[in-house]
Amino acid sequence: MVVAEDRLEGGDPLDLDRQVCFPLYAASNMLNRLYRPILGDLGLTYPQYLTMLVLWKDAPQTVRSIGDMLHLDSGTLTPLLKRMEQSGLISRTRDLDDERRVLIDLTAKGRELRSDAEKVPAILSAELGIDEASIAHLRSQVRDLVAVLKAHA
Amino acid sequence: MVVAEDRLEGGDPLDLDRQVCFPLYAASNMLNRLYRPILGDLGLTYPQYLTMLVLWKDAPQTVRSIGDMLHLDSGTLTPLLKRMEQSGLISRTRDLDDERRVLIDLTAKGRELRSDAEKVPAILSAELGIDEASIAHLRSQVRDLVAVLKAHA
DNA sequence: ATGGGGTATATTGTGCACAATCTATATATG
DNA sequence: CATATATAGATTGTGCACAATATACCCCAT
Repeated sequence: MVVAEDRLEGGDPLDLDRQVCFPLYAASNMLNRLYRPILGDLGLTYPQYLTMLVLWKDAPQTVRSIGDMLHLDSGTLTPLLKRMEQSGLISRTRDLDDERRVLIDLTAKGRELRSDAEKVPAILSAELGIDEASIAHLRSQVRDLVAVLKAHA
Repeated sequence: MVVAEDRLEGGDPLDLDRQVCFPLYAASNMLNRLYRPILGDLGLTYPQYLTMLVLWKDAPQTVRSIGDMLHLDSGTLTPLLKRMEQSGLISRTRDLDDERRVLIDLTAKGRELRSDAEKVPAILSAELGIDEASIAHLRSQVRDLVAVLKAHA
């Protein structure tokens, strides 16, 4: 669907509706708001949920490898992981083979949380009522943008 | 472009690559990182830049109307606007007709900044090297999602 | 006019997100 | 072996983003 503002008809380049970045920024905030109550029931924030997704796929992992997956640095992850350690979902231990590294592993409680978390995507798509096809399409669009952005990082 | 993970072949629903929200979250962070040095030259952060876009289009405005445009609440905007007042770009004055309201207006310095800001979109698209057509396509995709999200806010 | 209900903004507290900087450790190179 | 260089995390400081709450104010119906 292409609306008037999308056409290159010499409008104001600073019009909010002509920015790519703004809808992306707004959508990211709105999704976060939508996730918040659902994840709150599990005792997680959205970045913490993403961290759990990474760990459920493969654990233990270093702080660095988690950051590579999520495109986050240690300044963000260190305090986040300490909070998750406090809430008993993960453990943080120095790697004895390379003492610069900290290994993040799941606790029993962290592993158990997975069965509850598996319901989250379904709850969300039900709440939004978007069909799976348009979700897949949007996802590949945004993923292409991420690929371009990654190249210019 | 549809890749393997997009097909509904019964994979793990918690796989990071199957989430819509994650690429969106990552793209939003990455765009913010990309904007930061460019806007830093103008003395702005990204949300402050968005606020200026709103004000350049129409000023003065209330905190509320700015928040409606950007989907942000007063808890976010109040301190942000105070910082912008400190840096001399805007003024904050109680509306005498309705003392609940605060009117945000541009200062001369704020209006002058516009000519520099007009270069920002060109700098950015040059830096990314994405053609205008795919940007327009992506924009309408994300905007559709925002419309859906807005309906469920 | 007055009291009740809704509105506009501010405040407080928590949790990201990132740049800049620091410390400790590992590894390569002479 | 010694030292230079690079790497892994942690720390500090700034600025969002939001929920929950507080405060002041407008307006309407009695």
